[in-house]
Amino acid sequence: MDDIVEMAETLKLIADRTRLTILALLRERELCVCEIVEILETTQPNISQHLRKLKIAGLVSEARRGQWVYYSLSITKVPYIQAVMGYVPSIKGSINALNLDCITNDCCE
Amino acid sequence: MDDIVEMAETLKLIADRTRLTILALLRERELCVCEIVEILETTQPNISQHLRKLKIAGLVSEARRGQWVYYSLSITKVPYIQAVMGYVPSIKGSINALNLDCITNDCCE
DNA sequence: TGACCACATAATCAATTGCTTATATTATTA
DNA sequence: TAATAATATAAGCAATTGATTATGTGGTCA
Repeated sequence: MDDIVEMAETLKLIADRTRLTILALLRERELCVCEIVEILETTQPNISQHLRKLKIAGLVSEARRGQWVYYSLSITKVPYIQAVMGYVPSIKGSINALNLDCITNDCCE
Repeated sequence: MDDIVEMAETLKLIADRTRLTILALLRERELCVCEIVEILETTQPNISQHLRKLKIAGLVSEARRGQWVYYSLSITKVPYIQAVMGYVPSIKGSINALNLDCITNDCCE
C-alpha cells in the first residue's frame, strides 16, 4: 500500500493549477524563470518555489546559462505523470504572446 | 487556460492517499462504506466524506441496497483519471483479507 | 570593483484540507 | 413502535499549502 501513498504524493505536484500550467508550458519548450513569471502573471518567488518542488521530484531539470536558469521537462521516468500530461490541453498561445511582448519588454534577451 | 485549472482540481481528488486507495479498492469490486472503513482502518465519517467528494466529481456512483450503500467506480468519463488508475498497483490482497475477517466479524452480511 | 539583473531562500500569513467527535438520517427488525 | 445498524452531515481543530514580502546569492558588465 506504500506505493499508492507515494503515488498520491507525486500526484499532488500536478494537482495544482500553477504547477500543472508550468509543466504544460515546458512541454512546448524550455523556459527561464522570468518567462514563466510573465506568462502566469505572478511573482518570481512564487514560481521559483513551485519549480523547486518539481525539481526535487525530478519532473523538471534546470540548466544555468549566464544569468538565466532554464527549466525543461523530465517526466519520462514517471509514466503516470507522462500519461496525464498527454491530456493537458496545449497553451502554445501563451508562449507566442510572450514572444511578442518580449520585443517591447526586452525580457530575457 | 481554464481547462488546466479544472484539470488540476480534478487531479486533487486522486492526489490523496485515502481517496486514491479507495479508487484502487473499487477497481477490484464494489464495496460498501463499512468495508472500506475496515480495510483502511479509519473512521466511518472520514470515509463517507471522501466518498462524497469522489461522488460529486462523478468518479464513483452509489447504489443503496437495504441498509448498505455500495460504491463503485465510474471513471470512464474522465480519461486522464482512467489513465492514472492504470498505473495504480493492485491491492487485491486487502480485499481478500477483509473477506476472511468478515467471517468472524460478521461485517456487512 | 560596484551596480545591476535573474533567481533562490526565508519568514509570514490566510486559506484549504483531512481528520476527529458529535449528531442527524434512513432502513431493518424485534 | 422502539431499538439498532449503516451511513450522512456538521462542527471543530491541527496541519499543510500557496502566496506575498523581504532578503540573500551568483552571474554580468561598465
